[in-house]
Amino acid sequence: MTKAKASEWEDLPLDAETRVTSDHHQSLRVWLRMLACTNLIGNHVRQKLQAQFGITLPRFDLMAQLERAPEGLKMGELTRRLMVTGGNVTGITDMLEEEGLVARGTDPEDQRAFRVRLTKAGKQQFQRMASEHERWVVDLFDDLTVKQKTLLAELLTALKRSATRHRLAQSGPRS
Amino acid sequence: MTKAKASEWEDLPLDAETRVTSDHHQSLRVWLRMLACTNLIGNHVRQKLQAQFGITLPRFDLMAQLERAPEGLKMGELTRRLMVTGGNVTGITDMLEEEGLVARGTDPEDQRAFRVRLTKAGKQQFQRMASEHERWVVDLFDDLTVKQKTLLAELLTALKRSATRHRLAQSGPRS
DNA sequence: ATGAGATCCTTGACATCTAAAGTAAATTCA
DNA sequence: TGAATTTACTTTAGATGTCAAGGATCTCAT
Repeated sequence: MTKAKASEWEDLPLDAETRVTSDHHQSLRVWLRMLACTNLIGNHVRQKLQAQFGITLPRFDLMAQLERAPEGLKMGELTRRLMVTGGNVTGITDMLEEEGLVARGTDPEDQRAFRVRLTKAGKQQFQRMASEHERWVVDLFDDLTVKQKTLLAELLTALKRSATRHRLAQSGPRS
Repeated sequence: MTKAKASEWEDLPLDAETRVTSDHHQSLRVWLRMLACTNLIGNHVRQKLQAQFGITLPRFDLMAQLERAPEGLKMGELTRRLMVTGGNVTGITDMLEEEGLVARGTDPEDQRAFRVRLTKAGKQQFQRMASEHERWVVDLFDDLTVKQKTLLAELLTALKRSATRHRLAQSGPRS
């Protein structure tokens, strides 16, 4: 037994998806399989970020959004891009602001809104983390060929469009 | 403006993935796209479960695991299958036990372990939810053909294998 | 202008979630 | 055997997440 233990579950690939058998329908099976992949990769990245940079994944994600918006983003923009609720973005932004990595500035066109942007320290910290982060992801995808990844990206695009359309179709036409 | 608002972000498909442009590498792009899909579908299902059955997604997921294990599951099994930490499973099981939906029984072969199983009320409740849940997922995947879903499932299987292998390759060989 | 309604953000209550430390039972091995 | 280690689970502290309510500002039709 030379195996090391870095977390409580990572040493066994047995998960929800693995148990799904043929008595389930196709869409549900695909969904569970995707969820398993997402958890697998997300947990790995989260643990790496914590171990190597002492930062949490949500904070990294928020900084990643700001990094491509030099003029800053409004809280609402962050809410939409991170796909989390507004109260959550408020909390994470508070934390990052205390750490001096982001700053809230006033929006010249809307007194209600803030303009959140990376500070100089935030930019530096993110630069240090970004390439490592990408390397971890690349490594996890390593066994897939370029063609497979292209195909996967296309299918996910189709899935996103399908899911978005059905969500809007349900909540949209109301009155 | 006839658009209704059922949550803070669902009315705009703009998200993290949408912003990714060609200056990023392929694996990272695929990963962000998959994350967007997962969030989209997961949020939808969570809100539906809450609205129609007053239950949270983590509790539903735990019950779903137990439903296919009539003789019950140990806490550690649930931890692995749900891909969350043990402390989390303890908390969710506590809640479900208070609600009378699951029960902790002793494991005859191991005095440290529990055997968690659905109660009769838990089985009934889950039956009521399961088919609805599957229908929501099927609807979100509706625009994909059978062939597309098959292909997606295969690619995700390959991805899971790749990610698992790399995770083990990193944490495994440590003296 | 002005008031109703929409939008932007925060707050508060609560449910997850992780990571790490703690307890108790099982296993290993000298 | 019996001490050291491992395993199974819980507990704690802290971060993240939803949801709903509330305050401030903006929009727009009147």
